Amino acid sequence: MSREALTSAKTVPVLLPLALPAPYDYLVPEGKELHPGDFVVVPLGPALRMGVVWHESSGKSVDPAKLRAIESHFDDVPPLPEISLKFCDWVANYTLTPPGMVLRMMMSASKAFEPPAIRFGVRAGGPEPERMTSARARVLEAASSGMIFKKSELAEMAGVSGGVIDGLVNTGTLLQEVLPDPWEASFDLTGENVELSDLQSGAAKELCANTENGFVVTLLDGVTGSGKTEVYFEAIAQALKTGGQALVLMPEIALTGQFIDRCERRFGAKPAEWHSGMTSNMRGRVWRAVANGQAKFVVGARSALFLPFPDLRLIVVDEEHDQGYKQEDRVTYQARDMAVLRGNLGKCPVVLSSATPSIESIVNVEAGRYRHIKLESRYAQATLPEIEAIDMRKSPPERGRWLAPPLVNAIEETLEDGQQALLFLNRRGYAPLTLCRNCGYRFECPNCSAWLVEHRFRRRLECHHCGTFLPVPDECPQCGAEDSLTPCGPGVERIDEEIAERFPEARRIILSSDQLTGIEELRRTLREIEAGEADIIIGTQLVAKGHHFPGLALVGVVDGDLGLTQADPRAAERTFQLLSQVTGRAGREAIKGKGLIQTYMPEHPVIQALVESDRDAFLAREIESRRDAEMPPFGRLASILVSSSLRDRAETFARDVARAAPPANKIEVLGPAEAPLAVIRGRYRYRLLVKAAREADLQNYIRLWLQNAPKPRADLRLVVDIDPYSFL
DNA sequence: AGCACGCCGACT
DNA sequence: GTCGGCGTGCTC
Repeated sequence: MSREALTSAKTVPVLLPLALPAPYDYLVPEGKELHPGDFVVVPLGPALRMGVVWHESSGKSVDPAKLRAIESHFDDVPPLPEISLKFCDWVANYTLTPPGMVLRMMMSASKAFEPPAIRFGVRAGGPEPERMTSARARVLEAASSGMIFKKSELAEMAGVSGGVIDGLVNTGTLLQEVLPDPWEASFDLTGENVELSDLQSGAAKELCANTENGFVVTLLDGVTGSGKTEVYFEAIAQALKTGGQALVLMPEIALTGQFIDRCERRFGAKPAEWHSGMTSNMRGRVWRAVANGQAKFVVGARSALFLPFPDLRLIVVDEEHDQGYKQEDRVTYQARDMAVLRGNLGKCPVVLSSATPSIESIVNVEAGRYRHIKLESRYAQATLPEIEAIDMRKSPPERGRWLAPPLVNAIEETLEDGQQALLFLNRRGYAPLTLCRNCGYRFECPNCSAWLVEHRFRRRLECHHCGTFLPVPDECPQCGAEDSLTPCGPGVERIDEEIAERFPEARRIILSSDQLTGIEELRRTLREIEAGEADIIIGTQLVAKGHHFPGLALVGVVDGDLGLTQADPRAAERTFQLLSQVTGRAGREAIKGKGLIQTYMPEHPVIQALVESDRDAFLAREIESRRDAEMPPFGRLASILVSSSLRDRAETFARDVARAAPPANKIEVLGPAEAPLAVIRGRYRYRLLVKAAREADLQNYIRLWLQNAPKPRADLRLVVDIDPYSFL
């Protein structure tokens, strides 16, 4: 191409899903029309890569000699909507990550860019097989509705193996047909089979009012069982009626299963599901269906927020206070906050739902930024559990035991009444520490500054931070003494052991991520519990969240103080939320529930608030102390974590970075200090904390600072976390 | 995020 | 003499 042609040729910015600071410019081939959002393939160095035509260029001019031409255009994939482009830029700016990394999240469904595979299902319709067996009869019975089923689904419904289905396909009895995707079914939006209490329908009316045209955030606040879900279902119905899309975010993928069933009962069809546990094929299909507007209703984990919705008209953030919304790896973001931002950009209403709202959301209500809808009473006269603290100083457990007599008695009574009890301990494994009685040796992780946790179930000592493990040894590795190793403190497995000794007749289930291989098994276990196939459930925080256990009458918190001892600005808030949630599991559907919390500090404000069911007093107190300390949401925080395989190198670099911090009004830099978990995976960690006034431009300050600070090279790493939630 | 370039240690 | 380890820098 001549020089003139080059300078006059048209270029467009293209953002690539890489850690580049800005989009690159590419030449548009003669006669080609490209628009922002179009997916294109461009040459980059030696390779071809997919990128997106961006809506604004980097502003920096490049040497025209460097320009290369766009290779091709994916015209069978819907372009990324304008709002997604803006959202990408906004999130990148807010979180101080390269925009390409945010784009990468938005494109994280590589199968969406390949032609979708056709999926086949089976339908009854052919002639009966010559040889009829009982298994075959069950299949035909299960398939009698004439609907198209997934082979595996039909096999499970009929209780047969896949082979039986294939056999019936061979005989021509079952016909193979293209399997429709869930979003091809239509939703029942008439609301005919919906029954709401007066309180609920009032709340639903209020929620749906003034949301037709625009951005408004509503905190939907009501105790467990007050029927928040039914209320926001009405807002979803409204959004779907207008032909738009609706998104419900859940803090954890384990929760989506039960929730999707519930959606199906309400709307007569399943929403599309989105989370990291799905197959890449399914992710591709959902991504496409969202992009072309076919999927109207999506339920997903935090990453669903980055799907390319062309017409999103409602976002619901369920359990908005949950820590699961904070992503800590790669791009660090708070999905609840980004949902509010997405709502603002897309001019659509956002509903934050919780029984124990975050301090942030409550403060936003008080400041008039969010609307507040409070559902006061429990649906259908179900009563809130009565909560008591067990003072472990006054009624301690026997030696070598962890459950205090009042809790043991309560469990006994519950079992006698034929009801379920739940014991909650947020600690996996058997014992958090193993030591030698003879020489005092403690088993520590060789790569992390943490103890090894004994997992008796798997017969090994494990590090919960890096995953290393070793078999439980017979003798002390330091002094060689035999039978001297002693487990210290309880984990859920040890509580299970105690329960087995005390109540040998009771059927027990441990609910902890160690016992489960995947979300399918978790869902099955939850269904077993629901069906009353267990008397005592012993669980980690998996049990605290959103599961409906209809037969549960007693919740015992084994260690109520566990979360309170951490040096974390949100420790009190978090503990209050977790313990309210888990005790709130007790007593639904006409069973009077009871919560017992074992504690060494029954006078602590968090425990007091729980016992007196006085959430508002706790919130008021907590908000006041945050205000005094200028902690979030009254001030802003950012954390800068420096790490290296060498302690001195990490420390020196952290100091050098700190020294480069420019002075600024209303922004101070604290540290560096050694992180509470000083070593993880063999890397030494130092933390700087940036504390800013609410009105200060925290991101810009850090951007300028790091531009002029020494750069992390060799094995040094520097990670910025805006609005951090973890301080380990 | 890839990938090539380049500079230092142990092999044929 | 070269093979290959990883630290550094570039990609429109």
